[in-house]
Amino acid sequence: MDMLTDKKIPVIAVVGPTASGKTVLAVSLAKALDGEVISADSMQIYRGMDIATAKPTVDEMQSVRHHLIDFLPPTEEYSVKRFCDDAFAAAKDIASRGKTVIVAGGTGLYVDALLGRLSFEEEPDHTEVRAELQARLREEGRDALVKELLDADPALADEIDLQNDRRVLRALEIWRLTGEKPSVRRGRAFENDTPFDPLYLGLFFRDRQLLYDRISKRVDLMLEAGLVEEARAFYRDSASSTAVAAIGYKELKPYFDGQLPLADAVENLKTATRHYAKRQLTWFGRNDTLVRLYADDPGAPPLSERAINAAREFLLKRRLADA
RNA sequence: GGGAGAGUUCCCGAGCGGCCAAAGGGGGCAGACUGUAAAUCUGUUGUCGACGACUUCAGUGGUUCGAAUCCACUCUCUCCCA
Repeated sequence: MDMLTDKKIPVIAVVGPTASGKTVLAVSLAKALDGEVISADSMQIYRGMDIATAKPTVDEMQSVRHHLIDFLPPTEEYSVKRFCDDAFAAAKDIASRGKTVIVAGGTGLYVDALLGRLSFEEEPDHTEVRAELQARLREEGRDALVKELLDADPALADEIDLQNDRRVLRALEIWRLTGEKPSVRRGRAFENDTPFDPLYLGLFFRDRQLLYDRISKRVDLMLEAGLVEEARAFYRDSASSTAVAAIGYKELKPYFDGQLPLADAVENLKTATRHYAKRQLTWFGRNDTLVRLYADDPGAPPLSERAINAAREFLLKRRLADA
């Protein structure tokens, strides 16, 4: 990367659990800092999946330019690697026009991979090998794959969760695809020097229940907005393995199949969303460079004010350092 | 009014004399996370001064060395006949 010699691009990253108010905050920041938003969300990328993924409103999209939303049909697969490429291009474009880059989204892996934690080397297309391995997993069970994997690369036993089908599968996939030991290849993935200089702003809640209440309320609003119809339409067409994972459709499926009353399906949807939020909390919580902004700090100035101040200070420092 | 059955830990649900603080699932809580990540996986979940002790299986009282498990009565619920 020839960017190494250049100045790093400052990035304001807005992260946090689902329903915490990232979208609104990102728009406020963009307005205040003359910025544009890159969405780091593995589901908002898909066209037609609007209500379930809580995309920014038309107003929000019009007042501030958003990138990486609504640009793929649900039939298409997506991945961290693709996100990093797409987001990198968008960020360069934004910065080249003198605007502030704001990355906002709940897909922790995407955000972190983009802003510096991971790098991705070229590798052959995995679709065939993956399908083959998935079939073997079904037929022979995980133990067979684990054995093959450890025969090829014993060092991996300490590195990946051998109880996790996907991790085992992917490691074996790397081995088959590249002929290189997964442990060796993994080791290089952190030797990454990104062209970004991020300020992480994390949305948190002192009272977990408050977040959960917001989730419940938001799901109710989604229902009012026509989530059931959107889900029906989603199932009328085929979708990629990445798009079908979206929370909001699969929980309604048993209702469509006549196996569950709608009210129960909705409860399951809320529960799934809470679980997701908890995983995000865990993910972002371990980032020790992150500035925690509590949405429910009594007596504190409005969230947007605190965020804007922190971002301004950060950007000013970078400018002074560069000058 | 008569008959059949059921009440188990936050919820569902197994247990049917000792190996039961009680399977399993859900939920809660905590955690992991290297090309599927809104996915996937792990741990934990009665109380305590915790390699032991204490209180739990609707209630009360029994039988027994010993009960969530057996008996009696009481309460609640479901179903069937009236």
